[in-house]
Amino acid sequence: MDPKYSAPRGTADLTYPESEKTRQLLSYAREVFEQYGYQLISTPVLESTDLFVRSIGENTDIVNKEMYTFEDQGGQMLTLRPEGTAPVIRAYLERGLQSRGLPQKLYYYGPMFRRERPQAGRYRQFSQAGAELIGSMDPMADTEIISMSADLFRKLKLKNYVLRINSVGCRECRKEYIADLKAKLDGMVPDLCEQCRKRSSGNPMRVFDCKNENCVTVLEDAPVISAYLCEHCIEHYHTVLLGLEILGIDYFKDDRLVRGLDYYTRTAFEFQFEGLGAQNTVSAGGRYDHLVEELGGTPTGGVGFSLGVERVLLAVEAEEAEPFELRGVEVFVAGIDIPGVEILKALQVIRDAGISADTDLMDRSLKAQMKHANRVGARFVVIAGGEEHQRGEVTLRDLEESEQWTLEIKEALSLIKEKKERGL
RNA sequence: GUGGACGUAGCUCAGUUGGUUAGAGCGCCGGGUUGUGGCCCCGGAGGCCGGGGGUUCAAGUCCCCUCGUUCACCCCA
Repeated sequence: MDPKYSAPRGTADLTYPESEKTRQLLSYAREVFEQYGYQLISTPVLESTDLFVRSIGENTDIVNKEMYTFEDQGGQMLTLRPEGTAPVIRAYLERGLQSRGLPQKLYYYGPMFRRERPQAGRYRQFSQAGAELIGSMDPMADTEIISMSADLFRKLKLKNYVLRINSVGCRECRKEYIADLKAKLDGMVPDLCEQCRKRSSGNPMRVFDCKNENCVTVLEDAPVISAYLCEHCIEHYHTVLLGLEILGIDYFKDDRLVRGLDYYTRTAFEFQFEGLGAQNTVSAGGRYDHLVEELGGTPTGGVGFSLGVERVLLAVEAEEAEPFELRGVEVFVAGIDIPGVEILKALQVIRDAGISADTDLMDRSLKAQMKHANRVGARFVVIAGGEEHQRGEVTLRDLEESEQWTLEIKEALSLIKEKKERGL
């Protein structure tokens, strides 16, 4: 098989049942967001390139090598959004949402794009659902943001995850830390991998992301941000953690957790799952107290997170959680020696009664129609035609229980409804 | 961008030291009941063996290139 056209690398076609699972996952996510009082915001898939350069950071991998950027016919530099926070903040500022009162609680979902080599749990086009809480400096806001992921995972019956959390400090306390870290790293240069040498000058905290065994060992001696946190940051962090404890959310304090985007301050967190392969972070986020300002607004704090839809689905698969309901049509109408218009009428009556109905459009034998009904997952078959039709009746067959009745269609409908209601 | 693995029917895969018309299971279509599914039986459709080049009397099988998939690194959801 060699199709003429294929989907671009790292993109996918979602077909049933994955398409349906995705839809249900998003509906669970929406439930959670709305329970917390968040409102949907929808922003363009395209943004001007410098929005991302400015917010994510010039020397991050996302900006350096992963963005789908192009110049349009009018000479504008545009980028397919690689993440969701910056666009939401841009919209917040552009639409003057602060005038509706603070905090603004917004959620979003949709496709994101990063040009990386695909692997398990990583695609060039992927979906994220996320939320932003803009305007609050309260540690309870951080806790709330974290708690939404935990709630969603509970709805999805997921258990095998760990919440890793850290405080990366504010501008003030980070200053001193970075200076010390840099000094320490300079002394370690011969022992570090090439990548870490680069990082130590550009973005020193990211050395803690290194998986190189040697670096990990050497870095055990490196200073850690927690020792440098200022009073305010410590108090904030403790209050966030206290909130998690009160909500019964287990966490693991990880001194070395660093996020890849430059805009994070104070709280940073990740939910990691088992059994997903190398890409095991399913949901992540943190506080960004300078981002609004950075993008041209007045100083305004914020917290947010986003979760990878495909990764959540992988986790559901790995845990065999089965939180989704996959069902077919309720009634299949099979016809024998009966004009198509009669079938149409029957279908309409059934559908008007609020019951989903399908029929054979392939001119098949009754046997083949029954087989098809079974395959599409129909619980009931209404057989229309033949002698019953002369008497104004149909045969209703319950495929699950293998019993059938001959009766008027109205009676058939009430029988179906009755069985549905009683959960039979 | 780097490295490994793999590319044979819609799907999962067999194809012996290269040897004549390329197979199985599942799925699909039809039949076994001139009006009845799921199990069983029978039949059928469906493959330029990813593409190109080379070695050979002979290539799905060996070599090279290329495209694609996949896993991992980097990084991230």
